[in-house]
Amino acid sequence: MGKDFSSKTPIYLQIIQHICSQIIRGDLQPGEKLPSVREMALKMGVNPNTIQRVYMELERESLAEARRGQGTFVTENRDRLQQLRLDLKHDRIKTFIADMTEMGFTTEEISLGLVEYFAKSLNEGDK
Amino acid sequence: MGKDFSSKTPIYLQIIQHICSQIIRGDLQPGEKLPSVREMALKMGVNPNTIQRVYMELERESLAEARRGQGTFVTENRDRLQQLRLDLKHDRIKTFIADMTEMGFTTEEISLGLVEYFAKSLNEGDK
Amino acid sequence: MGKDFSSKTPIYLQIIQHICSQIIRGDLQPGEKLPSVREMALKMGVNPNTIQRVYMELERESLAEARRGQGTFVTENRDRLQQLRLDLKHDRIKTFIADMTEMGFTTEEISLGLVEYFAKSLNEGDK
Amino acid sequence: MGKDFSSKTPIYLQIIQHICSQIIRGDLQPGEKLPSVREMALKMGVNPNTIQRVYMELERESLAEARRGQGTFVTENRDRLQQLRLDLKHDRIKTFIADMTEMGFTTEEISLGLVEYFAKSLNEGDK
DNA sequence: GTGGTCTAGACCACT
DNA sequence: GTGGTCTAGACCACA
Repeated sequence: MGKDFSSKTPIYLQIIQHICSQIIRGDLQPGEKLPSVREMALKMGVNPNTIQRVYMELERESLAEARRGQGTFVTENRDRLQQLRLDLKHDRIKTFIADMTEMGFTTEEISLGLVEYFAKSLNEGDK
Repeated sequence: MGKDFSSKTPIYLQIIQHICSQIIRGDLQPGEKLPSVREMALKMGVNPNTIQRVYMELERESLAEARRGQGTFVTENRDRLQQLRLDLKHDRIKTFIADMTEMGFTTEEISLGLVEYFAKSLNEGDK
Repeated sequence: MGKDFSSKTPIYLQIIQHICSQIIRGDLQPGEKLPSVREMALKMGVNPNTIQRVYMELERESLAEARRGQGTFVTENRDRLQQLRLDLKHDRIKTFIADMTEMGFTTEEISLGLVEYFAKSLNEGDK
Repeated sequence: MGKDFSSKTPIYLQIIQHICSQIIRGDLQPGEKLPSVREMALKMGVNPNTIQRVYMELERESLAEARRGQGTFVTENRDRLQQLRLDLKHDRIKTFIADMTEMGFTTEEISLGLVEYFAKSLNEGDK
């Protein structure tokens, strides 16, 4: 079967991705406090240092800000969050299309493949 | 032709990906001989060890076979190649959709985004 | 007036720095009463504990003295204040030059850089 | 004496600063290989992780680039290095002047202080 | 209690 | 051998 050479994504990136999703979905509101480093580490079953790094990266991306002795908070800059949403959307689409066309799939083939997939998940949703 | 790898994915995976694309597109025909390890290494501006690993993986996936003293050849098993094509297509689509929905994008939003992207690339193609 | 601290230096140090400047400039006269801890905390939009620490440090440096039940006052020892002024001046200059030369800037380059900077600020002042 | 509240700079920042100085001075040439993480850690008497972080930050600043299995190298982008030089110069000068004027020192006083300091170091150099 | 830095030591993937 | 990630545990400064 097509077990196609999956490269393992580092945990800290996975967690970042996870938090980003929560932010994008609105599960995490602007200005909301994130769990403390230790708390989150416990929750994710991971070492506090790993979370520390996650929060560091989020801050570097202006998605969160750390306040000394108080905690880490989702940025209140809604523009930045909106931008994140669009950036991620475009980025994923672009990579996807680039990947597919580089592999020689035509636009029609891609579209059909997507429709097919949607149909399949709908059927499964019917169960 | 020199190297042009920039992303974080390991070089050997990028090269595998590249060769797979060529096979899928038919640029590399079933049974066709791949360049020798050294030749390919030179062409890609990369260490021969890296190519060695690439060919090893391709063989492990039954996409190529090494013939002692003759070189490495694309498999002549056309079924395997056809299967590769479909596997990769399904896999990419599945991952893509999973990613997008996990980030909270609706089906509509995804479809619109794709159309938008296609439109944009068409415009750029007009230049 | 709200808070306006952004750099990485601890807030309490920034506030100390700020008060020192006021003392040096004469905005705060020898013997003048400083705002109460709570008052100052409110004014700076900061936790009272932080101000507490600020006043403590100022007292440790003999720049202020707390009088039980009355408040905290700028020291009346004018020699100490004069000394503070000179100390800070020398210290900043020394650090600045040490920094610059360690980075390999020549004396000429430093001087030119300063002149250039003065010129620029003058121009901006003209607006 | 004027022991003015020096806040301890983290080791990793000190090392970054140190390497930047070497780059600016030309002690480290563009494209030159930096010592391996472990080597540097030994040399600086520091934990490898700390150096790891240093190199990570340098890479993020486009001042160095890590090549898998080969080592970490000073960027070959000379423009970036020139920019670093200017950035640091301006930054230090700006901070210095801002600091001094905020403390109420006049332009004359600053200039005189600098001249005085240069004179003093010259005398010491004569010894 | 909270974030930030640092150490010691391990394991892995890549070249 | 090289960079990169992760763990475990410690200490500190800040609020």
